[in-house]
Formats: sequence, C-alpha cells, structure tokens
Amino acid sequence: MGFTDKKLLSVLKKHGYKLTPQRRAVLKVLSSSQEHLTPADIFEKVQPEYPGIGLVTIYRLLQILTEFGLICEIHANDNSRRYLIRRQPEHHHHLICSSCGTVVDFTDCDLSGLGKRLSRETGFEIETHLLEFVGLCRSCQKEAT
Amino acid sequence: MGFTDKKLLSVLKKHGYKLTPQRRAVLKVLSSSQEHLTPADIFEKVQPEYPGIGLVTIYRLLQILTEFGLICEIHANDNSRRYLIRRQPEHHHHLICSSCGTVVDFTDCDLSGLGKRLSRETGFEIETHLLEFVGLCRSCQKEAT
DNA sequence: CACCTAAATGATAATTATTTTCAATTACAA
DNA sequence: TTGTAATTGAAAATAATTATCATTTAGGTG
Ligand SMILES: [Mn+2]
Ligand SMILES: [Mn+2]
Ligand SMILES: [Zn+2]
Ligand SMILES: [Zn+2]
Repeated sequence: MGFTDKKLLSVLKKHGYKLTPQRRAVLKVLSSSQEHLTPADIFEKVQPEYPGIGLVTIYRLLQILTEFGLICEIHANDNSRRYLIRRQPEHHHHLICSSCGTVVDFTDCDLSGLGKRLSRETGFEIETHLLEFVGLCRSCQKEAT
Repeated sequence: MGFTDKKLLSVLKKHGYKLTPQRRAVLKVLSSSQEHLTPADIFEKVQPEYPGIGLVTIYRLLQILTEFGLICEIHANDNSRRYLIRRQPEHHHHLICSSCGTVVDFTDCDLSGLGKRLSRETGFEIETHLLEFVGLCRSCQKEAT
C-alpha cells in the first residue's frame, strides 16, 4: 500500500516543517484513503477530525508533498481540471474510467526505449513522462447496456 | 503538415455550421501556425484580421473542432492549466520542454500491447490514452550550463 | 433580390479553481 | 518559559472557463 501518516510526518519533520494538528489531520486522511482525492474532497474528509480547517491549508500541504514526489496528479478527465492525490511509493500510472471517474494504478510502463529514441531524434533530454489510459470500468460498461 | 483552412471550413459546413468571418479568421490563424496555441494566444493573433472578436467565440469554435478530433491538448506543463491547439492529422503525442514550453509532435507510440494487458487485468474497456514526455529541449540545455 | 429564422456573436455576469495578502496564532528550539 | 519564524485562515485577488441574453447575421427559400 501507500505511506503511513507516521512516515509522511517524518518526511515533513526531516525537512524542517512544523507538525501542526491540521497537517496531522490531513495526512491521516490521505494515508488512510484508497482513492485519489481532490483538494475539496480532502477538505470534506478532514472536517470530522479538524472542523474549521482552511482549504488553503490543504493546498499548501499538497504543494509540499508534491515537492517530495508523494502525490499523483490525474490529468485526463477532460471536464474536471487538475486532479490529484494519494500515492503508491513506486513510479506508476493511471487507468481512468471516463464515466464514473474511478482510477486504477498500474506500475509497469516500458517507455524507456521510446524515450531514448525520441531523445536521439529531437535532442531533448527527457526528464519524465505522463501516461494515462482512459476507458470504461467494468461496472460502467454494464450500465451502458 | 496540418489541415488547410479550406479543409477545416468544409468540415464545419458539412456539419451544418455557418461560415462566419470570425470563424474564417480563427481558422486562418490555426491553419497557418506551427505552434500549439492557447485560446488567449489565438485571441491575440486574430486581432489584426478581425479586431473586436470575442474570446468566447474562440472557445466555442475550439469546442467544435475538438468534437471532430481536430485539436491537440497539452496537459503536462504543470503550472499553466489546460493547454491546447493545432494539430497534425494523425494520432500523435507530445514532447514538451519544461523550461521554454516548446512542443514537438511525435507519431509513434506502440501502446496496444500494454493496453490489451491492462484491459485483460482490470476489465476496463480502453478508449484512448494520453502520453507526453517532458524534458529539456536542446537550446534550454545549453542555457542551463 | 428581399425576407425569414435559427444559429452565432459578444457584452456582461457567474462559476470554479487556485493564489496572494496579512494580521493573528502557534510549534518548537533554546 | 520565552522568542521567533513558520503556519494558519479570512478575505480578496487572479485566472480560466462557462452561462445568459439581447442583438446581429449567414444562408436557405420563394
Ligand atoms: Mn496513483
Ligand atoms: Mn500536436
Ligand atoms: Zn466507471
Ligand atoms: Zn526549451
């Protein structure tokens, strides 16, 4: 699975960030969720634990986590904008249901060959890649009958 | 190269859309540009040809072109949001410079094998995929010396 | 060539997501 | 316990995109 909130807290601490109750609450939500959540989703889920938390605080923590590569961003989902959240330690990509939005992680993408060829042909020094598959999950296929 | 404005106009006409001077001006810009432009970019470039055009009109035309698969969208470029524009007829993907934003098209991505496997393993019926490489273009590498 | 009408336009306001500002609070090192 | 820099959250600012709606117009019809 992903990281425990303890581990995430230790990352923050190691880099000199303070461990506030707000941050603890957000990390607890993130580490115990199996889903990819939007900032607004997180905001709601944190309410019981820390009512009155500011949405900004969530944005700020997400930014920090992103710096350390602890966040996934979902791009495809046309209409809804920049999506995010929750990780799996390893490099991975997403398979997204265009109907219900369900996201499935997958870890193997062998793109090194393609990357090298592009690098050779274009002179680019490739840093990363973004790969997403979009389709219909099983249950949405049934509904579409 | 891409489509001529004549060709694009004929697509619109075939589907019952009216050929207004605004649309002609926008299509002229799109078909004669080698770059991937944002709606705001297009807005500026259309000014000489049709001053006073509304930005909305551009959004609306882009939407129509998207329906017919005549538009590229750029996702990666973290900070700047949903990017778009200008195509190459064939299915293709993008190589994006993280420093200056230059976008290079490339047409071969053999992902059918991976797609099939994911489909088998997850039950998804895959519709499309999104693939982008991000790195430093040659000239930005030099500057980074 | 008029004339008619549905489609298109653009000014304006509304939405939505994210960021900035800033005064008040607080974590935590000393 | 104390001092201080980091953090927080209310509120306003940015920004991108979309909705409303009165006015204009492309293009088919007679
Ligand atoms: Mn993920
Ligand atoms: Mn392209
Ligand atoms: Zn689904
Ligand atoms: Zn560059």
